[in-house]
Amino acid sequence: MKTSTPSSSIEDYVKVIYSFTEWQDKPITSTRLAQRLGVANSSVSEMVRKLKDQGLVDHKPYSAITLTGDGVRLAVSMVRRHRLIETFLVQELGYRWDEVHDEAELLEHAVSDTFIERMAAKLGNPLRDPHGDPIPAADGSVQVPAAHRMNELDAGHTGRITRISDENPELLRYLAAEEIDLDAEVEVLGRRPFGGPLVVRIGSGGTPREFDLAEEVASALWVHSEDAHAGCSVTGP
Amino acid sequence: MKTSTPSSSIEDYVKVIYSFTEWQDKPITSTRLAQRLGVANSSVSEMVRKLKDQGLVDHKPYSAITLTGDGVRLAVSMVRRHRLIETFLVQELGYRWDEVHDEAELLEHAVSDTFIERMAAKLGNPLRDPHGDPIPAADGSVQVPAAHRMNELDAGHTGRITRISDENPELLRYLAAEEIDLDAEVEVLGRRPFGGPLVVRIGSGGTPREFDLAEEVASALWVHSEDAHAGCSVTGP
DNA sequence: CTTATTGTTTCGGTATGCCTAAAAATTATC
DNA sequence: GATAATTTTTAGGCATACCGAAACAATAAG
Ligand SMILES: [Mn+2]
Ligand SMILES: [Mn+2]
Ligand SMILES: [Mn+2]
Ligand SMILES: [Mn+2]
Repeated sequence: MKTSTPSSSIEDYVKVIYSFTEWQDKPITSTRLAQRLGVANSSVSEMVRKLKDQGLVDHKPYSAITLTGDGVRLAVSMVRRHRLIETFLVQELGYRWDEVHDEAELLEHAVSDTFIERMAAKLGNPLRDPHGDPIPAADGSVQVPAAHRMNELDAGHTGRITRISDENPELLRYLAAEEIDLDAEVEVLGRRPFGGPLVVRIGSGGTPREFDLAEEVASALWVHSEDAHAGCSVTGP
Repeated sequence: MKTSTPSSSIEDYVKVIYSFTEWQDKPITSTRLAQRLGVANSSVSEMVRKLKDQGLVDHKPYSAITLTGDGVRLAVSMVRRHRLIETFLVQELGYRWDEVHDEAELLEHAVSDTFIERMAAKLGNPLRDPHGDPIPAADGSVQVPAAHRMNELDAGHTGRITRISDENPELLRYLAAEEIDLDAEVEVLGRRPFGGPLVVRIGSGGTPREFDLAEEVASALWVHSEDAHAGCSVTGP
């Protein structure tokens, strides 16, 4: 069973399932999906059945939910839309990086393929969005940079910030105020005693400064280490 | 009874009611509204009741439908959205004027006020859209140029094209191919015998050329005459 | 003025997508 | 291995927005 054009709800479900496994690989469950989407568990159960009928997910009752090939294709195209729109809002309309997510969440369902491709062309086919998330190419291929959460790094580790989780707008505003941005050089100095905040040196542009980062902040920052062999994994098309 | 944020359907209903009386003043009936919206008459009856409950229209069963003050305000803001989006698509993303309507029809419901105002600023607060339709200001005031349909003009009349109906995309493509554009100077030469096509001289940019225009074409072109007293009517805020 | 014709509304029904509460399956604890 | 806790699904409902068919009003025609 398939539908000509998926509804915006279906697009969001598939996108959230995909995004969940993008920076880690625990498979997604009904409850987590419900949390991410802000709906009741029962709504997810019903919707997952519909997604299965349409061939977008594989699902056995009471187990995890995974995307089919068609599901991945749809999800990747939605992720491309979302991130291109975010980039466009920042670059062309002067949005701040903490303002773009909600707008993109709606626009991604409303614009045509033509709109997306003209926008991409105008932006010069960017490879990442304002938060460092990779923008899938039009053919569906994705380049995910190899990166680790800053809070998981040992003292002495150096690298560059390659991604900043866009889940919490307040955190983004805090980082902007502190001028912590993508591509800033980072050195992990250590931890305050008794599992205290992470101490790091960050030099974005000017002189490097030291920061005591709370766990929530450090875990939102993804660092790409600079050793020669750290590449990036390419998926698809 | 009122709703916090009107649904896209309600926005479209109100916008169509408003637009119907923008270039002429027959009041709109259920059937015509249904035709414009592409829905069944029965759907309009139900929806008009809802619009009335929300204080957006006045309506006595079996008679015409008119907007209340609130209805006009909502409609004008939707018209502003629609036309700014059309203008943006043409100016910033290289759309042709026959491609913008459908895209704007969806986007107008999806973008935020912030988006609209940043777009307007970037475009320099334009006063008309790619088809010459006036763009209401943010405060709700509208400047409608005084204009007449070309097919209603007598021989000898001169003026400039100030508006081109965007209802028929094919007609827009035809006009673009013939390089008939907004602001072109026009002189009505007369009619072919027995109620035949209208003969006009149009000079858009280069040398004036003569055209035999079918009724459908001539009635889609609105001409602003150049005599001193022709102004424009301002409505609102 | 009475009967057609046309326009409009009401009625019953469908498709989405969400909810709460109850039932069922799974997993954890004893 | 049996019971308790948690997760997931099912059941019954609600809101929105549409439809076709039937009922009802308002005109038009005879
Ligand atoms: Mn979305
Ligand atoms: Mn992002
Ligand atoms: Mn619309
Ligand atoms: Mn227009």
